[in-house]
Amino acid sequence: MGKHSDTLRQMGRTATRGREEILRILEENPLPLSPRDIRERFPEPKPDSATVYRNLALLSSLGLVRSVALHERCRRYETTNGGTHRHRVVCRACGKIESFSAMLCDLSGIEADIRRRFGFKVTDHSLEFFGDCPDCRRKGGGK
Amino acid sequence: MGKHSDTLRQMGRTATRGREEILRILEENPLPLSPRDIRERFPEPKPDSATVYRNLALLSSLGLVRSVALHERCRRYETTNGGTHRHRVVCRACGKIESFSAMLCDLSGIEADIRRRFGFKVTDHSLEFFGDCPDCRRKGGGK
DNA sequence: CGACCTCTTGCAAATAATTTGCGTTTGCAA
DNA sequence: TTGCAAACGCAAATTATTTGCAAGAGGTCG
Repeated sequence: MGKHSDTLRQMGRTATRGREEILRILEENPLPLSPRDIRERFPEPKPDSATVYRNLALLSSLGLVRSVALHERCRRYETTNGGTHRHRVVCRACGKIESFSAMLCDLSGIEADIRRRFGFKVTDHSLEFFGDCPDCRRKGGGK
Repeated sequence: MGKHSDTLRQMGRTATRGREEILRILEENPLPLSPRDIRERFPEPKPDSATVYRNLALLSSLGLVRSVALHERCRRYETTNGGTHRHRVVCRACGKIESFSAMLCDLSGIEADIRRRFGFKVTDHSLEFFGDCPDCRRKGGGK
């Protein structure tokens, strides 16, 4: 009967253990997780991974979670947490990910331009940064 | 002996048909292509897909191509074309992709902030927009 | 509370993307 | 041209993701 069950029921969906756990796990994690990561963090008994995928697809279509693309082999997911919007910095060398909230990203000008030029109504965007983290820069001899 | 062979040799790598074709194919295409798309566009005889993957990895490590993450099941690639930097708009409904060059994206402020807060030296970023294209908006009844 | 119907799940198998081992071929420098 | 390291093709192994189906859980109504 947690807040997640309520949210799900209000959206006309069945509240199940799997869905609640996914939302809880993603909320507790500052970094986006892969389906595999999510399953690993489930308390026993762990659900089948097909279930994790199906639930991620559902939660995603409800707008409760979203996928984050970090140019890896697999997708990662994070909660939308009511619209708070985050970005990442990924280290090219070691893969470390930092996450920060996007107070600064004002892309409304670009979005308006896209509307004008292509007729696309932009509803969301994805912005990730890649570079070298302090540790790798020190070791790697980079400046 | 094309310009691509030269580029590759100057970087100390063997110039092979596979690599030259990939660069040519990507240059001719305004939209980022998946490894499969790339292979399909090869003139006969088509290379094995393992070769395509290996070459994309190599070209990518040389900075001649880069991967673009559009939240799909597979990666896509584009040429870096000497630093020109592009962004996309992807339609949530039909998957149509528009590409535009990034005259407007000034993220240097954010990048400086990242440097200050996390110590990451940002070398690149990835910015994609998602929304509804004109056709889908018309059909879908959205406004 | 129990019947009942629907939506979910587990399981197994099918797809699909990507990677790897290995013997053969090719690019290219001497 | 010759020789060798770097690429390639091919086949098989991994890994990610999806799907079909029968059994099980969630929610509603009497």
